[in-house]
Amino acid sequence: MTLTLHERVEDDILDRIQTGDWQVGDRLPPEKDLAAQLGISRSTLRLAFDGLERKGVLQRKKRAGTHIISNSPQSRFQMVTSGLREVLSLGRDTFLDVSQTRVVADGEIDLLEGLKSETGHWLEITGTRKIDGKETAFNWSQIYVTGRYAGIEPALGDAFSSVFQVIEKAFGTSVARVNQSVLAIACPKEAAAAMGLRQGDPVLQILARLHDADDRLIEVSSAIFDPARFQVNTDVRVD
Amino acid sequence: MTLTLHERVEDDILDRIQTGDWQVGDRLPPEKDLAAQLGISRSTLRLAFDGLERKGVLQRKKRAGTHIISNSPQSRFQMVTSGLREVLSLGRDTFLDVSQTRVVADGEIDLLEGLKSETGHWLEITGTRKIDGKETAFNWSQIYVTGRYAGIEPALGDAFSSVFQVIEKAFGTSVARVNQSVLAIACPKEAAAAMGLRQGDPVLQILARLHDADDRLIEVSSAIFDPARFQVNTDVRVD
DNA sequence: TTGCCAATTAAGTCCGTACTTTATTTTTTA
DNA sequence: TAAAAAATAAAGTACGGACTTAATTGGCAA
Repeated sequence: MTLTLHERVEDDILDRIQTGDWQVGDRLPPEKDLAAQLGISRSTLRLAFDGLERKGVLQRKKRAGTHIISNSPQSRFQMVTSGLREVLSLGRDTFLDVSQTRVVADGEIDLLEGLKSETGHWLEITGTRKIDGKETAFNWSQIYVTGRYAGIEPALGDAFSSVFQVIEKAFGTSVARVNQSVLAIACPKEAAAAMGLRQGDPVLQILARLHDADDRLIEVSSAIFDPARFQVNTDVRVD
Repeated sequence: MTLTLHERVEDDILDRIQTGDWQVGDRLPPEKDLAAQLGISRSTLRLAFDGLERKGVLQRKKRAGTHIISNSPQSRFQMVTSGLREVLSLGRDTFLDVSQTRVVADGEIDLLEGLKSETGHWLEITGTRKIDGKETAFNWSQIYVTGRYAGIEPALGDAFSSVFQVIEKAFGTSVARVNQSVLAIACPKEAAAAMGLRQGDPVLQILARLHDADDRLIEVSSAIFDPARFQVNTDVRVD
């Protein structure tokens, strides 16, 4: 259990932060200087910084320096998935059948409460998903795309499995962050009709917000699932 | 968008794997040799290996070498949480009120179908969770602890927020992997009574399995939540 | 055979140096 | 005064060498 030098340095730095010697928000001395102060090589200090950056304690930027952004190291939890589709709980071979698209304005839709599109309007896409071959849908979705990406509408005629993939293909924008909530609700009328359920049956609702690398909203979606044929499964490992 | 050397090396190695030049399962040449072959320094090769290891393509072990474990790099998704409590969707200040404990045998409980405890039996813990101050519970849980940890029973008298924390404290075992499923179900009778709901109301059920560092099962739990007062929220970032 | 011990090998750690990239900051120019 | 250009500083990339650690392999003894 003896720690390596860079691990001890990591602990040392963390200790100085937790004792208040260094404060959250502070900039650390330049790597060169700090390494000299600590009597270690810059490479070793960088290994320690790597660790603290992974744990969400430090943030590094060229020229701007290394800043303390938290005093509590987070043991990181990693989702074990093979991609965004799995994060969004989409099967491998499902396709979205679009039944309707229309343009809506800011404030018109409850789900978009408090959100603003740069253009003031959103493209609403309504559709269902079926398991390959089966007749009845297991999912009914409404997706709202910000005005910036409304140009994808013509591409929605082709087969595709998710709207963000169409956006990714057309604009080259990739998803960098996903926030999603899973709720149990009584099935609304329209979704019940599309999935062969009765209104009021318990169903899963997944609300998702997809953001790009600059944390700008790409799309907001509400997906309703037949619980008999669908469940959200996550596998998480401590880093 | 010009790539750095170690990124190009990363792509190069991945390419060789994907073209079948190197196969999944193969051992790569020693770092020293491969670096010489590629005409780069060992440090640079190690940076490339770091990347491929993070993406789940390579696995390194001292003395045993570097092995190819996958041909498809996974962009990794990281849950943005501050700890296991959040992964398990537990609030910060909730406590489990234990209403009953008993010992059950392998095969006796549907939820444990196909699972085996080393001792052949499990400790069943049934309880509810309340939001600080409120009267009615928002959660009704059943937790099954493997025989190995059944010794925690006396400690369940004290206030605690989750069973795994009691185990962690008593045995020093920490959770390394969590697998959980979220379902929408019609509320069962016993849970409905505990939470002030009606039988059949839509509720969220979270099934979780906690494993230790050796991937041995620690506990299995089923938690039922009142959807009006609870939803699962996850924030995920691409690594 | 079986079990232990020693040798070996391949990854891990650490050092020091040099050059590159990229945000800032400062200076110059219009 | 504002925009553009130059200087600068700090992290990023890359090299190469030396030593450490820990699995595995192989040899030797019981």
